[in-house]
Amino acid sequence: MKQKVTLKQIAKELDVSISTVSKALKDSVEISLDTRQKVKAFAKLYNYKPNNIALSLKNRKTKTIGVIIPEIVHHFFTTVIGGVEKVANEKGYNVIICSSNNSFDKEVINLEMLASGSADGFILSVAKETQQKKDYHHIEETMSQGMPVVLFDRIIDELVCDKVIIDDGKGAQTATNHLLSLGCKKIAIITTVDYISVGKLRTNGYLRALRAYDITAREDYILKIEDIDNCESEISSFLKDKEVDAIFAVNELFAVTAARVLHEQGKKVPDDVSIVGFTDGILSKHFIPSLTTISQHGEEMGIRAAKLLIDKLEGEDDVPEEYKTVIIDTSLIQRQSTKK
Amino acid sequence: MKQKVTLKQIAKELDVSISTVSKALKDSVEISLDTRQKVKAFAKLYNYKPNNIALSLKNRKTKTIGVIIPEIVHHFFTTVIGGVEKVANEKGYNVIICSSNNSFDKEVINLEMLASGSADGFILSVAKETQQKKDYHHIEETMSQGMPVVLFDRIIDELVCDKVIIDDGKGAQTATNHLLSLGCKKIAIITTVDYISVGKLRTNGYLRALRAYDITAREDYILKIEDIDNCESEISSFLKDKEVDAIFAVNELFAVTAARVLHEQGKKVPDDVSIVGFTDGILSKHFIPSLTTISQHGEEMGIRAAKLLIDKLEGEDDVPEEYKTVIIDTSLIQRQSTKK
DNA sequence: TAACCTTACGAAAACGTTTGCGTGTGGATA
DNA sequence: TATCCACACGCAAACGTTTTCGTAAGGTTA
Repeated sequence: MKQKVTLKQIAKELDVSISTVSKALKDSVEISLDTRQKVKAFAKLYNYKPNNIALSLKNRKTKTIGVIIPEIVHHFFTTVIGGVEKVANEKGYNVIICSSNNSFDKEVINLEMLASGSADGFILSVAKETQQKKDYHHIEETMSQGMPVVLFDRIIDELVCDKVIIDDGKGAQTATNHLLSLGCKKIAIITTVDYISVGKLRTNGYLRALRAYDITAREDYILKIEDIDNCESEISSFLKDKEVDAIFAVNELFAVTAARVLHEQGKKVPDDVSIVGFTDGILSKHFIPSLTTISQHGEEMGIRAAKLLIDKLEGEDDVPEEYKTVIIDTSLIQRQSTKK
Repeated sequence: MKQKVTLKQIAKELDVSISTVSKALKDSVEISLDTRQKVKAFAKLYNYKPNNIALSLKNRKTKTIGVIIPEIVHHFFTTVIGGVEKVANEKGYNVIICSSNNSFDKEVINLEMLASGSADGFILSVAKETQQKKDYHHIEETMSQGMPVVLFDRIIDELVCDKVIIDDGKGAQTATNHLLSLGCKKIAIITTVDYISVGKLRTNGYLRALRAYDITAREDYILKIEDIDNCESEISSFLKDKEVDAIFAVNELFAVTAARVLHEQGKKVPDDVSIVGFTDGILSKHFIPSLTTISQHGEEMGIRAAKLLIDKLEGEDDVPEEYKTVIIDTSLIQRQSTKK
């Protein structure tokens, strides 16, 4: 088991100084051609690779981006990561991914861990618990220490930093409008509780769309789900004997669960009830019927977020701080769950 | 913007030496109670956090685990990561995740990057391209430098290291047996090309199960798919006018695509054709009908892999090398896509 | 031959820690 | 008063780099 070879070892072996080796490897003119070649040959032979840790310490930057997301087993977030990785790799950055598991404490721990030397900046979507507690001191602190943060999707309005979001309200409005334009009149919404920012925004979009069509929203057409894992029973009783002709679900799971419930209740999608979901994931694409949905373009979000972050990271320190909020356009993907 | 505070700054501010500060923060008896309290108060005030990079350099270990997977947008792999994170966090390890995107080159780059100081050991599932090329020098090199590697799922038999796998053959056999026990006689398999190790193993399991039932396998009941993204057309023509009464698909995507194709061809699942898939992902659970499938217990795999790795990492250096292969039991999850 | 200039290399500091050991100060002991 | 011993702290090395600056050797010039 040969250990990793260091400059020091090469120097000793070749009977020159460490600095000579370092310079030779960098093709410095300070070093004679002869020595340079000798050193490089030796380094190659022993497969020398500079130690990243030492470089990070010296340069005071790590060339890594920290990504913290609420859930790792989640299609949308992984597509975002895909986008981040794409540009990070192009620009020579490494990506560290941590999941907060929607726990405030774990988010804090992860952020502090990465902030103490492991990453130069962060791309993050906050945990559910954090949105509930409204405690953002860890993020503020990270920023105040000079580490740029880009928030995406589940953002925090109060925080002054770069953000990448979709227009959730507009997306929901588009979805609802689509249903309205198909002639649906009794449109229910299955959404989350209000403290989830994106849920609330989508609910508002739904309401706006109805208003624009002069339809009064009905309280009993709105279902706010707290416990996502047990949504099926809630949706089932919600839909029981209800004469809706369309459902707008703010995420994929709610959409397919609604479809399943309708199926069990003997109703056909889209003939009896049309469904529009949110997020273009695996489920929407492969479900039968495939689901009409609003695509959030996760990869694009990741790309934009990474670009914003790297710009900040590589920008001059003396330019005045300026923060952008990028809004990614959503798009309606029409499939089989809404009738033509 | 207050920069990160270091021992040096605290020392200067308090007019003591760096070592005094360091020791005081560690509650060393060498330092007077008075000084200790003063230092700790100051450190707390300025929110001092030791710099991980410096610690890594000094201790020559990073307390991070590198995970390299073929695809990040993939339910099974993310569940494995979930498991890894679970035990890593318990044991105070950080997790760095990189995806190779199934590219050999990117796998090499990522591994070398992480190996040069960013991680102490690796958990990895090799890229498709790597399996094809059979070039494992990067992994061998990493191990020869003293960094432990745990392979999972898509492993490499030739490599001597810890491994965590499922018994793909046995799982496939179980799946096929289930179909046979339901009375199915004409069982097709939709699988991958042979160089994907798990695909081949599952195909073999299917063949074994048939043999045990004295059923001769038919070439025209075996579909090997090369281009996963366009599997629908292949499956469609494969199933066209074929009188099968059951399908065993080696992954979720093939299973639901088969279901979709059958649906379009006017056949009912499970009444006309039963389907068993492999991997218990989102799709299987929520599809209508929900899919009977073989669960790989991804999280459990991640847990075991992480434990193996951390054992190696924290074990004595002088114990003789000994490598384990953990085989996770698969289980059959019966749902609606196979008739009772 | 003295002064100077290249050439080719080495010494050392710096990044932020930890830790073994050396040492000055003061009080207690003889 | 001389000796000794805790006590409380500082020094310096080490981890692996990069880079600035210093310098010895040898050659060139006047």
